[in-house]
Amino acid sequence: MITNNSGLKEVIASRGLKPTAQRIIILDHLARNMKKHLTAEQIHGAMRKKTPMLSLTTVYNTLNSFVDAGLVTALTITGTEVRYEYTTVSHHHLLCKHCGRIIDIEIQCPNAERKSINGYRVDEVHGYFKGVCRDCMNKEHNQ
Amino acid sequence: MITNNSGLKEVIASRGLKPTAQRIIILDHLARNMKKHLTAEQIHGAMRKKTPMLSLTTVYNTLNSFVDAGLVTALTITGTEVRYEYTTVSHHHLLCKHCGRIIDIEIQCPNAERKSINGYRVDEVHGYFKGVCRDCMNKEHNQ
DNA sequence: TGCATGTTTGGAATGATTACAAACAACAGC
DNA sequence: GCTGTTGTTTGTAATCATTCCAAACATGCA
Ligand SMILES: [Mn+2]
Ligand SMILES: [Mn+2]
Ligand SMILES: [Zn+2]
Ligand SMILES: [Zn+2]
Repeated sequence: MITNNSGLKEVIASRGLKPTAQRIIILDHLARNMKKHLTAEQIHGAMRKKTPMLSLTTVYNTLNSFVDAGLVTALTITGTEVRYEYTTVSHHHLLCKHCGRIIDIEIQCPNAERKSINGYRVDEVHGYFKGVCRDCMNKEHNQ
Repeated sequence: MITNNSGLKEVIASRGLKPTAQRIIILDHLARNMKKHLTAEQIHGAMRKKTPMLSLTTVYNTLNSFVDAGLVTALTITGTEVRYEYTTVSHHHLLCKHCGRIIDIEIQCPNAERKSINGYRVDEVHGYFKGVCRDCMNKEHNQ
């Protein structure tokens, strides 16, 4: 498990944000969990061990800054809380109605790269499915 | 403007729900606004004129029942509140970041009808874009 | 050293939604 | 017509994610 913090500071600065200690550790945590889709609360909770003084408000501030700067994507799939991930490459997701996880879906989509539709300007493309993941289907089956 | 309430009572009953007065007027309102995507608050506000005693809680209860019964679709696009529409035919949307409207997008999508993906069971397909609608682009242009 | 600017912090406020318990309505059996 | 049962409606209180706010901090620069 190699700590690859190098570059995070530069990544943050490159978007015109000050690379503060808080922003670095939050982006580091997101970078170490690239395939997960974390809530602000989860990020704050994971941080409490190493940095107990980090406030939840700062986590929210930081995530909002990252999203505005185009570093992080915010997903509003569940309707109850925002999930964040360290990428801005558009891709699809599946929300499992059993375990609540959000899972990346590798799928071709002819609309994923569109910049306009019917004369509307398109800035973001979001595609997701709601259903049941494989793990949960197996659990159901074996019970 | 013809009042076409006929059938709503039957539609509600056909899903195993009692066709109460409240449920009928709420579904009627949704049916009259087929292309809009309303919040519970908007529905409640529109109702206040004719039915001032209808409670916001009942609007929520009713909408949740309709969604569970497969009569109504809930959209969690903005992240701040749920939008409801009287259809369950899967289609795409555009959220205008200027005026906040959600607009139906007629577009072909090869994934819109999928029932499974990578071994996952798929129950719902959601696709939407964030951008700027034509009205708002014109306003920007003319200012 | 002192100032200006941007960031962090905790606590209070906000706002959408749900929980809850009491009042109601519809209906079947007596 | 009463009575019990069941599901619905209602108002109020509670919940929970997120934002607001003002004070404390940090950083870099005159
Ligand atoms: Mn993802
Ligand atoms: Mn629609
Ligand atoms: Zn699952
Ligand atoms: Zn618009």
